[in-house]
This record gives sequence, structure tokens and C-alpha cells, in this order.
Amino acid sequence: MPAVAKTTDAAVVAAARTLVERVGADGLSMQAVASAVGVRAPSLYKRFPDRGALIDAVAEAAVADLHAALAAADRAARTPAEALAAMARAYRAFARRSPKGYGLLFTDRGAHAAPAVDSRAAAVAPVLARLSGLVGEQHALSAARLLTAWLHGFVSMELAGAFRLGGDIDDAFAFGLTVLLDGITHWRSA
Amino acid sequence: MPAVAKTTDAAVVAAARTLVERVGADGLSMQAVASAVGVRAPSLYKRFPDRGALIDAVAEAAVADLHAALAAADRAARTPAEALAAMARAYRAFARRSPKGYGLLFTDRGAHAAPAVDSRAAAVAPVLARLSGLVGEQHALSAARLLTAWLHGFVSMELAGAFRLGGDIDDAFAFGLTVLLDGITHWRSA
DNA sequence: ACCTGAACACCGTTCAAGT
DNA sequence: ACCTGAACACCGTTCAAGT
Repeated sequence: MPAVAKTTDAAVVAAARTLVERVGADGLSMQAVASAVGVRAPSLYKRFPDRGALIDAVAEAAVADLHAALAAADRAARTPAEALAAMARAYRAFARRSPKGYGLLFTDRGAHAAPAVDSRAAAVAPVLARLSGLVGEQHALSAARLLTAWLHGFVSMELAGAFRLGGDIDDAFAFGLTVLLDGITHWRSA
Repeated sequence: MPAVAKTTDAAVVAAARTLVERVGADGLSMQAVASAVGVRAPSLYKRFPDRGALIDAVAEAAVADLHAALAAADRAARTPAEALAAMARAYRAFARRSPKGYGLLFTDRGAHAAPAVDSRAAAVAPVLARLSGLVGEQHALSAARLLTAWLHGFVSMELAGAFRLGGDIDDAFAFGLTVLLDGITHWRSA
């Protein structure tokens, strides 16, 4: 009757995150996760219905970290423009720190993508809020889509090694950020 | 000695592309590809060293199609600004037409990503060329990175279902394109 | 030259049995 | 309650043998 628990949900997710960063989500095996927490693979199915659900949990943990990083950058800034620039840099820093975990956020994983959708919106909520203060509620959504699309595109291309034609990538990031924030701020009517 | 070939490399890649669009690259099985071309799985290894190489070939075919779509849009336009807008729309249209194939282009697939890198640069070369005419060679690379990052980010977020807060997505695309092209065109010094 | 069945290794998942 | 070994299904890959 006792059957003491050898691990916890949180420990399993933490081990899975570490492994995902090392071998990628595709390469994640239930055996490897199990042995990392001192258990056999079948035991994991008492905690997660299947491998996809475990990867979902990894994605949720990653998006929560991203949210925390953005919120911290937001709090440390004074003006809306400073806050947006700081959040953009924090966003890129997060993606570079957790490239595989970041890659999970915007990958369509079929049925298993559903849970991350709301968290994703919550994670970038501070960006939307600052843009509302800058360009008004009406334009904030379009502006947020412009800024987050560029951010996501930039960092995922950077992570995929798609910037091959030379030039400094930090400069390209700063250039893009300046043009975008200027464009968003000064954009007038249709 | 005869052993007549039952299929061709091109037919295998075409079957693999169709299957990838249906089940995703992760779900692509060698058996399914083989049976689609009327052959048994082991025969595929005479044509491609392994499953990853076959997926590479799918990615190469997709990037070639993207290049063709961009080049066609470029040819049909008169001014640089028109050409850039037309290429942006063609880019998005391609991604919507071949979402899984598009997804292969900027996914880091480890050792197997290498071959697609040069093709990827070639595919967006028309964009770089038009930007050179618009803002000069010095700024063309930064401008291209800004534009392609936004394009990639926008379409991959759209495909991942990341635009959930309402509003028209076509409008958001048009808005982003306008702000970016204006920003790039009118951007002055540092 | 290209094709095949058989075999192997590996992995996700289930389940009956342990404590 | 949670853990386990054993078993099953499925798939990538190899290989010896066919034509």
C-alpha cells in the first residue's frame, strides 16, 4: 500500500526541459526522462497521458519563463518606448537561452498545441499594454502583431542559422527595433 | 540483371511532399512514402541515405517553389516598392499553400539542416536585390533582415494559430507591410 | 542495377502484478 | 497510490538473396 513516490510532476518537467534543450523535442525519449528522475518509463504515464502531453508541459514552462522575463523588463523601464525596447531585448535573450524550448512555442504540434495558445497570448500581454499607451487601443493590436511577428521571425531565423550573409546580427536587431518603434510611433492614418 | 526501376527520385520526393503536408514531417513514415510510389520501404534507401535526407529533399523542393513564386512576383512588378509588396504577398501565399513544407525551411533540423541554408539565401535574393535599388547596398542587408524576419514571423505565427485576439489578419498583414516599407524607405542615418 | 522479405534495434504505450 | 517487468505494435534501417 505505501508505494512512496520517487519523483514529482515538477521534477519530471524539469528533467524533460533539460533534455529537450540537449536533444530537441523530437529526440526526447520517455526512457531518458524516466531515468533522469530515477524511475522507469511506464511510471511517467501515471503523471502524463502521453509523450505529447509531457512536451506540452515543457512548452508551458517555457512560456511562463518568457512571460516572467518580459514582465521583469517591463517593470524596470520608465517610458513606454524604453519598456518596449527592453522587452524586445529580453525576448531575444530568452530565445537564445532556451532555443529548443522557445522553438516549441510557435510550432504547430497538432492537437497538442492547444494548451499553449492562451499562455502565449498572456506572455506578450505586457507588450500589448505598452503599445496601447503609445498608439492607443485601436492600433495597439496591429502594432503588437507587427512587433511580435518581427521578434519571432528574427529570433527563429537567428536560431536556425539563417543569417548567413555577414554583417553584425546585433546591429541588425537594433536596426529593426529602431525602425519598427519609430514606424509604429509615427504612423499616421491610412 | 534487369530489375526495372519502379519509381524515380522525383516521384519519391513528390510523394513525400504530399504526405508531409498531410501528416507533418514528424509523422512521415518510410513505409507510407514507399507504398505511395509502389515500392517497399527498404528500396528507398537506394535513393536516400536515410529518412532525414528524404526530408531534406522535401525542404529543397519547397524552397525552390518559394524562390519561383518570389521571382514571378518580382517580374510582374514595375517599381521596387510594388515588387517588394508583391513578393511579400507571394511569400505569405506560398506559406499558406504549403504550410508544412514552409515549416521545414526555418526549422533547425540539426545536421540535416545544412543543405537548405544556401537555397534559403538564394530564394530571398530577389528581395535583397530590390532593396538595394531602394535604399542602397549599404542598408539593403539590414532592410532585408527586417523584412524577411517580419514575413517569416508573421506567416509562422499565422500558421501556428497565434493570432487569437480578433481583428482581421489580412489587415494586420497589410498594416505591417505598409509600416515596414515606409520605415525602410524613409529611414535616415543613425 | 534495383527490389524484396526477414531480421534487428529502439521506442511509445499498455497492463497485470507487486508493495 | 505509485512502481515495475514483460509484452505488443510500430518504425527506421540493414542485409543477404532474388531478378
